[in-house]
Amino acid sequence: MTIQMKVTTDELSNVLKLLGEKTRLTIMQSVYVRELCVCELVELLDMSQPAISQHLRKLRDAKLVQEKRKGNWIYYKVNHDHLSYHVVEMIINELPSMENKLKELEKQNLLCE
Amino acid sequence: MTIQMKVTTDELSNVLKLLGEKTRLTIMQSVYVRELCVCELVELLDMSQPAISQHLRKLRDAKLVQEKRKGNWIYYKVNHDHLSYHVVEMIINELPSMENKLKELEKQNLLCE
DNA sequence: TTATAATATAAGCATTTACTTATATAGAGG
DNA sequence: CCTCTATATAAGTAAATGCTTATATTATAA
Repeated sequence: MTIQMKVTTDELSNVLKLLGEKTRLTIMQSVYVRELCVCELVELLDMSQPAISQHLRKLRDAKLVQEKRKGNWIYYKVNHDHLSYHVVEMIINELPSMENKLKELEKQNLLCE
Repeated sequence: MTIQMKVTTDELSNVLKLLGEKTRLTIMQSVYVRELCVCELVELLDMSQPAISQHLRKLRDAKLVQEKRKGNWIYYKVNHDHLSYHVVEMIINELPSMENKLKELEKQNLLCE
């Protein structure tokens, strides 16, 4: 049984503000399924690299995602240890899974490793 | 057993954007506990009447709240029939309940009926 | 060392946002 | 009808936001 921690309205509204933007919500959906590097997200979302990087910075600052460098690539994944992780997870599970789109990317050889 | 409807990323991010603002999230928390008129929300949140009305309009446009006129007063409550109601409910339940603050208002005779 | 590739950051800009103040609207009651 | 009260709306504004283009950083590889 997990402890039901109450969070402040400030903290939660900040998380929701980050998720309340279509691009960032899609990023979260994507890195929930598997870790992805920036250029993969650029392909997947069809947006410019700086735009993606700037969204990732906000998500990283809020500790909603974790980064890990592998050579030239920096991989991002959902941070399961976030205080509001189960809210985030619940929200992502409202949406259709990104798995199919990620398999598409793989088929087109657009994944980096 | 309720049917698990998937929602679009657009729809959900719009809902989260509305909840991702502290004042609006607090309004939702409040009208989740009991229906409240505008002037009660003005007291409770200690904000100007137009500011509250403008937030309510956004919540109403998104059908997150329902309004009901009673004489001069217009009461607002959470709309339980919203497509994403169970997400909204789950989010609100992350937060400490507003019941105590509402009882405070009552004690100070600041409720309208 | 130099060149290359992936990513981050900076600066600029158009749009959106959340408030303010002022005014309009709508119903209740004389 | 007129007045009062609650609420809504309009207009204006400062700050925040999400992009763009240009440049900096960091690691790999030659």
